[in-house]
Amino acid sequence: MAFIKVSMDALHADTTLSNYMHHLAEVPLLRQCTPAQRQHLAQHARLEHHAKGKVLFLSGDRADHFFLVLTGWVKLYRETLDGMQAIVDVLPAGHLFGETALFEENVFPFSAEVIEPATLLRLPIAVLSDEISKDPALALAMLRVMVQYRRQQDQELEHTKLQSAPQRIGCFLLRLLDQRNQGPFSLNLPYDKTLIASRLGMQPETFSRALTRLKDETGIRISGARIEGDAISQLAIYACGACSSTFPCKDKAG
Amino acid sequence: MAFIKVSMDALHADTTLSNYMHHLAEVPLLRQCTPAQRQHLAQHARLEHHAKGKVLFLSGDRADHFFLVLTGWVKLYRETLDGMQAIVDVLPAGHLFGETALFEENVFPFSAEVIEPATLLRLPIAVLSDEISKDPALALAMLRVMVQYRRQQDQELEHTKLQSAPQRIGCFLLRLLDQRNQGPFSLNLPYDKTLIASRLGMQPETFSRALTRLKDETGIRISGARIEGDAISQLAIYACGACSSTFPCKDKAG
DNA sequence: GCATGTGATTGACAAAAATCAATTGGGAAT
DNA sequence: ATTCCCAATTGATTTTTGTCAATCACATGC
Repeated sequence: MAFIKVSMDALHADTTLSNYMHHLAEVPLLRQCTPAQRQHLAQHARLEHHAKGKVLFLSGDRADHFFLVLTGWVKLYRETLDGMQAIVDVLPAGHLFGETALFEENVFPFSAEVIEPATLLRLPIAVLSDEISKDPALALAMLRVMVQYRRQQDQELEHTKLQSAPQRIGCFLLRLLDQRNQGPFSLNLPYDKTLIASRLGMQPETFSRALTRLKDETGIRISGARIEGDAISQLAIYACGACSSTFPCKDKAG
Repeated sequence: MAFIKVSMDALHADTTLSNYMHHLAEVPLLRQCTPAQRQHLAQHARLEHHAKGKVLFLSGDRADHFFLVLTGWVKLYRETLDGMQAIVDVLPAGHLFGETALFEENVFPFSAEVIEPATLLRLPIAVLSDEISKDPALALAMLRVMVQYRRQQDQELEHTKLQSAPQRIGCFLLRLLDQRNQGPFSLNLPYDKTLIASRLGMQPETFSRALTRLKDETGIRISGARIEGDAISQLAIYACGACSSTFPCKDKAG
């Protein structure tokens, strides 16, 4: 069974890269680049497909490259001395990771693992470094992304301090939805419940029970990874009271 | 009684500003500026003294200025719909705040209040904005500060998820100390216990009991706001096991 | 079809923290 | 000194979450 995974890990031919060029324009950080800059970055990019479970790098590894998620999901995590795992972030398509190593002695400050089959773009950090110091506009774009990320972290910290477990799940679901829609909704949890639990800072058992309680209190319907409801406001009323942001909030899951 | 506080709020003459010029060189963000740039910033700066309790601005206020803490402590916080308060950060001397409004539609994303009598430097955001777009090196310096801040946030998120209440207090104390020293230590809590509790995401009662437990388990001595112990390692062994950073860690309190 | 492994759920219990209530203690104002 | 106020502590209790163990559900390979 292992050899099947190995074949998934193989690099595809670079000829498929052009299929993904347009993705570069959709990444917040790179949107502000000129087409020429993007072209330059793309010349040094490598496209990779990875199966679930693939460890991309470990905390402390030398960081020569950073990554861009094109499809699938990747988790960033750190491990404590007594063996616990802290999820730093869970990234969907369009997100960048590993780029902060630029400013941290070229060492990754966390480990990264593919959690749903993923297509990644791997780019040399040196190229980004070059472009940034050449172009102040890119540096400003990067600053903007950092500030936004920082705000999201603030928010998350607030959530773990002030929201109950069912509220945190409700908030998580809301961020998976387009909150501008008012009516009925339906979604699939994007990755394992165990991992969502860990992401939200709770045990799988607590997650399971909290989800049941969220169902009872808001009237949403659950079957496996599928979740449906009649109105987004059901969730918002329940979850957003313990949050300092106003609904609809702009944060995305995560 | 009110008029006494009012007198504390008064602006001092700008002539005292030169006394604080050397502080500018000690702020991570500004250290990388040229002396000329710092001089330019300083020309637009105003020095302010504020008493405990002074609210500097509220979340959503228009942000024309940012601040630099020269002495004292300032807390940044947000309030939820159901009336709870989330501490975003607590800042000692040398820290900058409000500068991220630069990238967020010039509105403060949190409120700020002086919690220990403070000397502040107030600077127009426009000046910083100018300098940054003129000088890529300053943008890079700011990026560096942002990345560092982001790391600290990651850390804090991890702590609230994985550490027990007594461990979080132990970690907090460690970050108040110079961890390079090995021997006996002694410190005063820098602000109210109630606020430290809130900062660490727990109730005042929990803080009080957790501090007692920390004392019992590590042998530190407590009288009021004064805390002493025979070896920093007492604390490190107890608190740092549930953390992914290695001791001594570089993070400072906050 | 069946065995197998993993993720998910459920129950019983323990631990941690929040909550409610009462009291203590120390500084500031008078 | 005395009063007042507020931070801090302590006790009793409830709520929440974690832990341990058993079971269930479901996809996969054989």
